Amino acid sequence: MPRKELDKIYNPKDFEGRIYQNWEEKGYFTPQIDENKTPYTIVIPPPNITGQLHMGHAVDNTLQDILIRWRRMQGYCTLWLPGTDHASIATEAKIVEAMRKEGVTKEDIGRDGFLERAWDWKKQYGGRIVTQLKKLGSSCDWTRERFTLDEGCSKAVLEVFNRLYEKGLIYRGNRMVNWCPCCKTSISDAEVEYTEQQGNFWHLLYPVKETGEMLELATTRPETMLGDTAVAINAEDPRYAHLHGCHVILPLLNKEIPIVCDEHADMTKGTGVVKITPAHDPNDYEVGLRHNLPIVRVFTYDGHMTGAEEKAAADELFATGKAAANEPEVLDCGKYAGMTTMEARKAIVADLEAGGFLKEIEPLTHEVGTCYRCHTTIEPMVSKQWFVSMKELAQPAIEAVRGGDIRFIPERFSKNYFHWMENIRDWCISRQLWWGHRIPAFYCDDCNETVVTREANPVCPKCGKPMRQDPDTLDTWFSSALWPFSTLGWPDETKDLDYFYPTSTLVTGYDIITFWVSRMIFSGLEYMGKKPFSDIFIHGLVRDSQGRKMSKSLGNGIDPLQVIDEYGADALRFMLANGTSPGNDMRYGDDKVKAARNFANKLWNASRFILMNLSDEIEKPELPDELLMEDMWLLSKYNSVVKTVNDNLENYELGVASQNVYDFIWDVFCDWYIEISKARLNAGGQTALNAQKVLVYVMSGILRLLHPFMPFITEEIWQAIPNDCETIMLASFPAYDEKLNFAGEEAEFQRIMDAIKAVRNIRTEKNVPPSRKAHVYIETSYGETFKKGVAFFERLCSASGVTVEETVSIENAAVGVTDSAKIFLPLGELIDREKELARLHKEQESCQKDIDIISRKLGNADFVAKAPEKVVANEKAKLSRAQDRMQKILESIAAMQ
RNA sequence: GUGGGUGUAGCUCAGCUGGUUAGAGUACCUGCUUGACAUGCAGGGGGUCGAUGGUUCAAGUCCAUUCAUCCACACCA
Repeated sequence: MPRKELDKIYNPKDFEGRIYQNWEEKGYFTPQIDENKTPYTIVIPPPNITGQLHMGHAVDNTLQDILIRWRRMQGYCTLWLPGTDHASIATEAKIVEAMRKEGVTKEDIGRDGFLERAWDWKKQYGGRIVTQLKKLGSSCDWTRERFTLDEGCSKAVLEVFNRLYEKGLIYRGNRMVNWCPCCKTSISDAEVEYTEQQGNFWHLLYPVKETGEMLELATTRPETMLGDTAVAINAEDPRYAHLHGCHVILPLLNKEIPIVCDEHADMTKGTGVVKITPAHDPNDYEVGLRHNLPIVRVFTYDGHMTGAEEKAAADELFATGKAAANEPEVLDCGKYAGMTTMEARKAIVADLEAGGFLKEIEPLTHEVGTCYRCHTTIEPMVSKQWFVSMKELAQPAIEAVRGGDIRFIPERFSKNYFHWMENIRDWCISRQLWWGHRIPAFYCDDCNETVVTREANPVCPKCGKPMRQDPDTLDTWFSSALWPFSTLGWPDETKDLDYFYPTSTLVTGYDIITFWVSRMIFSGLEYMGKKPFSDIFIHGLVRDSQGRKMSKSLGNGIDPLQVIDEYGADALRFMLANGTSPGNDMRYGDDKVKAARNFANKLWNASRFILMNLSDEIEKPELPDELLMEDMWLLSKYNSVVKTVNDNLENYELGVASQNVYDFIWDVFCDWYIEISKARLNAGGQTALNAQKVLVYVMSGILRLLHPFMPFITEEIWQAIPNDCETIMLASFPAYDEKLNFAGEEAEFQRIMDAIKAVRNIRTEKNVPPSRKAHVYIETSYGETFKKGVAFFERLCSASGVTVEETVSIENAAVGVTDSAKIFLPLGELIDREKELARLHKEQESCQKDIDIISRKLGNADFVAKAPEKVVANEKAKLSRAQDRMQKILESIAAMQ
């Protein structure tokens, strides 16, 4: 098979695109279902079709790809199922914005026209993020790509809605919801973000009808006062005991409203008096229910004060008996009608002041709920919406995590999860949007009948008339919650579903646990009867180099595509995986990518070196029959790194695993083995051939170890060196092999390394340039070991020759001491007897310190008695080595005097 | 208010269930154009592991207290 040549310069742009295309064309990403294999499945957290690849996607998908590639190479039948999310609210907002620029509104073009535009938009931009994911190297099975609004997913949504409704777990009713006046839709509790804002406490005075006194109370939202239907005090409050059963006259409206006693009024806060606006405050709503207070709405759904028109519409409902439970009345706000809530606030405060009802204004900062999409302040509103009853669904979902059937990595995130699930409130799932799954509920305008059905055009079961479908759509997360099984074919019983479900690992950021993870868990358990995944691997955020969140408003976002363009996808991926720990945030730094690129370059050049010295006889990676000490040292080291890497990947310690590979490649393989192999390669013959075989064998292993992290460069090199598989993607991932365990040779070679380092030390200290060679005399009882390493000294520390003896006596030489040898470096005029002695004394001192520390430990009876044998034995071995060294130091000193 | 994270070399961060004299990258200093690589090689300086106390033969690692910083959830009339 003709091998590829490697360019002199590592230039990822030359091959990353080509390699990806080839992988995809060959179908390597698509698993062949095999009952004899174990499946390993990841479903992608579907990116929004509105999205562009950002660093958050880059980490998320890099981590998934590492896991998938590793498992695929291990022989699992792996499926990484990709897809995108329709992102109802975000997409609709973008399209509305684009239309606004053309001067068109939703109402102008109607529902069908709007949806047509939306699908066009999806067609145009929906594929963008997919292309970008490919640049990253994501080995997704694109033949199974899904979309949350495609036919299959829609079928799943329809099925789930019907089942829950039939079970009584979905209901419709007037409830307090979070209303976004900008998006003009309700949103769920999870979608509210709290931000700190400057505001005021307006201290108002309400006159008491019975006593004529003024009751002081404070509010942050004076414009809601028109909707007040009571004032609450605490029953225990002595200040107001005389007011039980009394009334206040609501200023401006001159309306009599009761004073009620309720636990919500906190005696310790402010004056202990609270105004109650059931239609526009969640707490007040509860108070209202407890005391059966009227609910009076004063805001329109687009952020204005209500007027005669709105009032008439509401009155009509009551008049025709169509008002549901808790249907709010509507106030005609008169002179305030039509104002925005902010305008009304100003006008109302002015009028209150004029009437003597305003006592004071106290500035304060407080947390205000905002919409997580558009950051508009949320207006709590009583509104008729669809809800999922959560308590019953949450219970098994809590159990699954508590019992360990599903686990969070790191484990601490389960606490967030429990907290959320245990305090969960019903989920508001209807959205006043058009882009999304339309709610399969139908109403009969004639007889007020409601039907939830799988049919598209039902007729009223009561009067046989055609029905009107609910205009609302479902929360985006409703379909995301079904993602792990809707994408595999559910509700149909498909082979994929049977084989790949439950999925193995979910990889996602901690910011999305409540939105998505928790909902997938209860959904999987409820509809599939099986958990959606076993492991939840949580990662942190990528921040900028100063530790700030990357955001559009700050303009500090780093575009992953630009990074890929400059340094290559491998460098970006490695940077994102290396030096991170699960669940923790990380900082992006250009220097980090550069370091990763340099590492790729190192590997590139090591491969070029091997190729330059490769004979045609070597057809595939295979060890020679005869191994030398240094070969065994390398293989033994390699074998242990294989084990650590696998262990760390198993534990989701991807950062540590990548570091393991990095260290081995750079330090062990390149800096030591390749250097020492040069002598043999130059010598030619059998020994050179054997060295080549070891180089190729270990290189082949290294590439496979690194492939999950750096898929492109490893494939490019794989195609250039002798290999045993048409693609590295499908080659076997290295596994620990007892036969490669050479502890003895590892220790032997370590002695030589120590000696070489000692020589290098002396030479640097004396500023001897490499061009000035010196003979190295080694006094050691490990003669055999050192004789095998003679050539290494010449290559690695500028030795002109090496003499190995049991005893050496050289005048005028620098002396270095290791555990196993004394090294003499006769450097003629550079040697100053006094300085040499001083250096030896310094070594003696530090060696003595070691001995003292260890002796103290071993002299401690408790230590010897209580510490594990292994630890004690280790200390003893250390002591004996230090003592050997000390003896050699003392001998050397004596010899000099 | 409740829960959680982080605090280790100038900077960015590793350090798993406690067990060598605490590591890496980067920055810094010194010296190297020996044909894989200057995106490199060799050598070096630099940390009382936020503070205090405790458990233990042994603490960066476990416990308590405390300081700093960040986050989540809740509340704020």
